[in-house]
Amino acid sequence: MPVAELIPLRDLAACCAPITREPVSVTNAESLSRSLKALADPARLRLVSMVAAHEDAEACVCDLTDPLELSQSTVSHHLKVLVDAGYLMSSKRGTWHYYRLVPGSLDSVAALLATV
Amino acid sequence: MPVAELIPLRDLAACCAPITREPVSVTNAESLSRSLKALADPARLRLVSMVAAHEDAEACVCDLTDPLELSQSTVSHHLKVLVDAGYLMSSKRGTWHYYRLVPGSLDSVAALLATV
DNA sequence: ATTAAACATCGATGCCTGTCAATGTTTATG
DNA sequence: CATAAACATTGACAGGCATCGATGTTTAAT
Repeated sequence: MPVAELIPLRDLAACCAPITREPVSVTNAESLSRSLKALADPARLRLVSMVAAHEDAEACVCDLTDPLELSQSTVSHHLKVLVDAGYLMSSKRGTWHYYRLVPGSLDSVAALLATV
Repeated sequence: MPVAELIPLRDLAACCAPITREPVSVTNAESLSRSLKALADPARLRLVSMVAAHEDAEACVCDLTDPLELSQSTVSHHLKVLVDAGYLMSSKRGTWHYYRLVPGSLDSVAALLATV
């Protein structure tokens, strides 16, 4: 179910006019819907929030599994969706995989919705 | 599949702290995800956009079915989802059902995402 | 080299959801 | 009243997706 070929959030924000001035194009609607879909899940919203709220604004999978009350494989899956969608980035140090917010990614999506 | 018991978007915006300051609560994550899910569909994004961009900022189902290239029942379904989620409101004049944007609804969701 | 820990990936499963055709409902009109 | 137009609702179906257990992979430590 890997989220595929997403337009970078920044480009998405740059290319389309305010949504309510003229009808959004089919392709832009599809891109934006993919970006929103990646965020439209309780577990993933909590993950983004938990990562951002965590010490040093980064967290490894083991920090997130217990509070989320989901299996490790499920958490890994959600993190992958968020990375593919451009909301999170990951880095490896030793055995640990650290995740952090991509700066401005949330604002980009928000900007697309707020411009009425 | 009716989107059920949604917290009004305005209240939702008022009740929860910026998503990155402290982890969002489970219930708030569920509410926000329902609001986002309602928007995370190409057809529904186009509907919102088409309604807002339409003359007098309102449109009836017959205005929307052809451009969307979806069946009338499918369009009705999507409109219901958007109304239930608080993005659109409908009014009846004669045989026609007119839909318009709920003012500020998009901004409310955007505000929830932008507060990083 | 073994073992263990931290994740990722895979396969399976059950629910969710977008779509349509068919039908029901309401309103206007002849 | 009968008919037609505009929508809503229903039932069915297929594809999508969240979830899990099991297994694979990489790294560190003994």
